[in-house]
Amino acid sequence: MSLTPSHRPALAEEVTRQLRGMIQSGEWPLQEKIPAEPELMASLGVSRGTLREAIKALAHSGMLEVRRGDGTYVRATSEISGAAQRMYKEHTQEHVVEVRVGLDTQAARLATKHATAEDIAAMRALLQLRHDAWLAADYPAWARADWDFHERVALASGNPLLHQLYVSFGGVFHDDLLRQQRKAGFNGIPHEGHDELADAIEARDEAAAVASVYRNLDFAAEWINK
Amino acid sequence: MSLTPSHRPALAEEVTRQLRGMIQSGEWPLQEKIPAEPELMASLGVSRGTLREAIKALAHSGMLEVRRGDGTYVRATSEISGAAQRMYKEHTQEHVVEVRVGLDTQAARLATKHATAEDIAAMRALLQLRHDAWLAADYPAWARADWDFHERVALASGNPLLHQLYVSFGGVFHDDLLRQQRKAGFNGIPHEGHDELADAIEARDEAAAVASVYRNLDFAAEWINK
DNA sequence: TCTAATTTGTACGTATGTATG
DNA sequence: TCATACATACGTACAAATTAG
Repeated sequence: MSLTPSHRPALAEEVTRQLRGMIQSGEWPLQEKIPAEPELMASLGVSRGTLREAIKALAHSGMLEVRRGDGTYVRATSEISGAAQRMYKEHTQEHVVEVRVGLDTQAARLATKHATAEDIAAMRALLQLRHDAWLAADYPAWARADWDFHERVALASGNPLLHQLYVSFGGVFHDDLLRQQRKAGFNGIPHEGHDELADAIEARDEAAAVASVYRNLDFAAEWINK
Repeated sequence: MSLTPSHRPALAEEVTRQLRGMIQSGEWPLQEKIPAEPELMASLGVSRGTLREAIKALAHSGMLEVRRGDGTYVRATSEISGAAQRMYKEHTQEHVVEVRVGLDTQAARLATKHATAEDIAAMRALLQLRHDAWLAADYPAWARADWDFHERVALASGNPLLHQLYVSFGGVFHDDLLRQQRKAGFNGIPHEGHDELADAIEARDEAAAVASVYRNLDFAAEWINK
């Protein structure tokens, strides 16, 4: 076992890279079926076993879903979302939200230090979208705008790792918001809470930003087990 | 394409689950070589293609490293730690610590609510270990006790996901603590700060616990870029 | 250089699930 | 309802490349 592996890239790994490129470049759009195995074998010039290993790797990471007897579909454009979805399944909603509170709080704190005027304008626009969607009873749009707002706060934190985590978790939290909305009596997290947070970030008030996050998510937590 | 997949679990996926179990249970220790393909084919009762697909999936997620002509080695005990190691390489220490502040804060908050007398006794014992190791100039033991303390707080939070994240990040943070210790003038994070946190948890004082975390990590952050 | 162990890549056959007419 | 086509799932067998000693 040498210390300098220098192992030339395995063929299956190279094929994985090519498939990932097809997805990320948009050549294979989301939710679409990719070409069948025989066709890919010919176009990539590899055997079936090699191709299947590459597909399995991407399927395990959540980018592809293989439906036996049907075909293989593009389910995500990034690999981290697979691990995020599995974590989400293996833990209770309550525990996942508790972790999110920690990240939300830190994103809010950092945003009070690093947010630009452009960041704040984008937040306000998303909150307006969120408000309009709720009034129009367009719940998918409401959930999307809600999450886009939180993701925008993470971006404004100036911490790319934090932002990457939010992007990765986006799918599961978006679905979760929709599920909560369907519960009887749920009237949406008050828009005042989100406005408070945007105000606090604009005012560079760290304590107010943190307090706002705690209030908003404590409200959300009440609905988890109902 | 139906909206309810309802596909029964694929065999390769089941094998992936079993391999993951071998690693997480510690049956295959970290950095060790796992049995060769023919042996696994016999013990798991599957063909080589199926086995290789499962191995490729775990290798792609970072838990296994396959070395051609040598063997396959365990590189991480969970998929999160594989992602964690990749994240650690791709981001600055400052940004990683900022994320850790968010998790530490939440762990401390939850610990004030859920910590048992046993938890608190364990924390005190680890702090004593940490103190003694520093006085004895045993820096590896000091770094281990320091991290064990934080991991114990996460365990006391009663949130298994949060604790899992700490275990996954353990390796990289432990190395990081040692690296900081070697810098000239570093005198260790004052033990008073950790005692404060333990006191706050025992007193169920959420605000004091959060404030203590902020003070401790602001101190640590000062040394990152030196 | 040689040998043994290991993973790698390929080819083919059969079974099984899914969609569609 | 049934039959057909298509796609993936799984297994076996063999040759090649790589590494450790």
